[in-house]
Amino acid sequence: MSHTLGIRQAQKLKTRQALMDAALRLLETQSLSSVGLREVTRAVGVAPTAFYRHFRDMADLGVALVEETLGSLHATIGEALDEQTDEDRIDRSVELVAELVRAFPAHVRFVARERHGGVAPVRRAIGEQLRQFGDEVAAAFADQPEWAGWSEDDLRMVAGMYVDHMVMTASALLEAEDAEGRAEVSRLARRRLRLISLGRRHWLD
Amino acid sequence: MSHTLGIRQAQKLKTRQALMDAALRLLETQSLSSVGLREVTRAVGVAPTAFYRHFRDMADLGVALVEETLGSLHATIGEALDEQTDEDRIDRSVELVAELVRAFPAHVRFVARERHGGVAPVRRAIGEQLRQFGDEVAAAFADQPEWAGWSEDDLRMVAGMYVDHMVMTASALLEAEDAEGRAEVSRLARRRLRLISLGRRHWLD
DNA sequence: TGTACATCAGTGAACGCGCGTTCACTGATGTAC
DNA sequence: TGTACATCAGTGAACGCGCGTTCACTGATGTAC
Repeated sequence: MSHTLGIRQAQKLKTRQALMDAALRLLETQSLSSVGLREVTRAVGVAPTAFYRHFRDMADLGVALVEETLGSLHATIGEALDEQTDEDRIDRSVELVAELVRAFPAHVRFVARERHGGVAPVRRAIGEQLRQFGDEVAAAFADQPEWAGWSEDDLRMVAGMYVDHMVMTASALLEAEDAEGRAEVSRLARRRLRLISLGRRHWLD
Repeated sequence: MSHTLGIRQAQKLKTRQALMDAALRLLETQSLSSVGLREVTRAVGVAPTAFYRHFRDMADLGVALVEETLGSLHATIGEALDEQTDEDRIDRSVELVAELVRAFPAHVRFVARERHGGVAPVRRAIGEQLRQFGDEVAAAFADQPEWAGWSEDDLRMVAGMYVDHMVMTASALLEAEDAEGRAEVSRLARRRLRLISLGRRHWLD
């Protein structure tokens, strides 16, 4: 017996997703605090009041967008860290970020914009996700022999640097004007990570 | 013969500054794109139409705020770089950022928020200032013997890392809840800079 | 110093507009028997 | 399978409100002589 959603529930989810997609499109050129509920429902083609069947307000929708953008990324992170050498880990990480930006530019732009934006619940949701990424990277490091002798605190510091650099890279990739610009950003990101990698290899000297 | 501003021009400047100050206060809890011109003039106590004597629109006022926040910082940067050892440069830089955040929290929050915000002219103005900071740091490095043998490109990369880390530190200081939290952020920032410093010392190995 | 005119920062009324939210509703879908 | 009732996603009218912008204005300040 397969678990099929009822017609009603399926339709509701479809409308909800349409609202989120429409908001995301509007958010490419504005920030969340200036996008209106009526603007979103108009773009979808439903009555303004339908909005309330799905979200309490725009901040609520924003938090859902954060989850949609970053929630599925936790698995992806482990992938990059599985590589065997620093060089490979760096290349793979930057590739993953570039791929993410290529596939979901509007999602990434939204997160970059609202990370320090004017809507507190959304800011908090993004901060929480990034903090969790940091934890996951630190935990992955802790299992590897090359990090033997590192304090928990120092591990977390370096993990945080990696996460922050990935976010910066994503944001820089969005700002790049063309394919050439994006290649340059990727190249720069790899060199920065290489410098960090050099530093951490001499950290315990 | 001292150059005194006429009464009229002095009063105009005073109103202009009052508008900028009021906007800054409103911007602590919202982003620029959601602060209205009427809201700002109401806070100052002038008619909404007076706004147009000073700024074309809120984006125009935002650009003026960017200049006010970052324009005077170019001199300060050189100061930190004048220190003789890496350790001293790191301590001095982090102190300067902490002092900036302490003295002008609203200005710093505004720049952090609008750096990737929804108002394009303001975003561009901030990006331009940060790019210039990077240039200045790179130029200061180029004069010092310890950077002998570095390519222009690599100098710019490291300079950019320093600038980005300073911006991240400022933003993290704002998010810290109390004096203890801020001390922890400063400590973390110094360790990160030390790691970068370690990396750059082995870059040419 | 005094006078006559020009400038222009700030005013206040008026405008049309889109906003978020409320409410009672409709009609397709779901459920119990 | 058929019927009778319950649920609830989406509707559409209505509301009060604050917005950005226009316009002709006022009166203090500035300037020319």
